[in-house]
Amino acid sequence: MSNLEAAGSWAKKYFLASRALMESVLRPYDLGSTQWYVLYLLANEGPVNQRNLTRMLEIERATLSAVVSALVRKGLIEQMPDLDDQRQKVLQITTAGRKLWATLPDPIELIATVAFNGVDAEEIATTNRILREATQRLINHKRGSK
Amino acid sequence: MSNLEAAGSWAKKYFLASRALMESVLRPYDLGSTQWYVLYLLANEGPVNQRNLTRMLEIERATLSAVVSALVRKGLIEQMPDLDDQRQKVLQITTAGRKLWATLPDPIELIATVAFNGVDAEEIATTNRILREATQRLINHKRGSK
DNA sequence: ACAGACTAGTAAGGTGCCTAACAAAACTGA
DNA sequence: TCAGTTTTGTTAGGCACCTTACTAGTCTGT
Repeated sequence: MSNLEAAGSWAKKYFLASRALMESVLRPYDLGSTQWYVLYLLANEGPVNQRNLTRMLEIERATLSAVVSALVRKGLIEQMPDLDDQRQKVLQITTAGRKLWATLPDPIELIATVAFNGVDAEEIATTNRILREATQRLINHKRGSK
Repeated sequence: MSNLEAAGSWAKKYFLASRALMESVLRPYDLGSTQWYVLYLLANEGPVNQRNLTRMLEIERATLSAVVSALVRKGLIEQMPDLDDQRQKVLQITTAGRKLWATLPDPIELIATVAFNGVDAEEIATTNRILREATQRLINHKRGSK
């Protein structure tokens, strides 16, 4: 096994391929993959602080800020000040956003079907566990070297 | 298992964590992860056409074009016209590039060690196979729907 | 020979991810 | 109380990926 494979290059290829499929599904709706997740969460969980969204999505504040401004520009979500803590902003899906959401296909469902339908459940579980543990070790290493 | 996990969200997390570690290693040298791969290939394989590089790296022409121009800007590689085919450009590592390369750590080695050292080899093999097969199904799906 | 198809690289514009630096608000402790 | 710290969101700049559209060579078939 090459070092490259040892380092998990298939995780990268899988990720890129799944993101490509997701984006091809969402392109007609002029939405990116993370924009879809934000809409998903706002449609199903109701208004959320940006701060909490960064935790749900596990991305940086600055990254979310850009995603949010794209969605606001498209008129799909609204940003409102939080009256209790004026630093924070509450995000809410707009009527236009909810209307669009109702017409969207579920790209996650599609990816799960295309990529893993009929695959041995135990092997999928092993794959998820190995990747989860490897990720944890990478994160611990980062913490330790700080 | 949630749909999200079914869709391979751990592949994404693993990829992002490994890229983050790679970039933190390379940051002191002002290099990105794909820039490192290009230097690696040019240092070990000698001069290469950009066209062939896109195949080795499995990225788009336009993507490579940006990576190459960053490396040229930093003076680490050179772009020379191919005399046989004037559309093509041949990439070559410069003296400065070779000098820098000699001082670089191997981030792939580090990632393989941190993420997978001591992990059951068979389970790693299963993970690679499952991801490879899933990736292939995603690519086939894309081809089929074109 | 030459029109039309193909290919290599670039440019422009979009997404998503990051870090670093900043302003404003909120919190904390002496 | 009020200076110092922490938190939230934005901005700026960088990387890596994509698609679409373009130019300039090269190749093909008649």
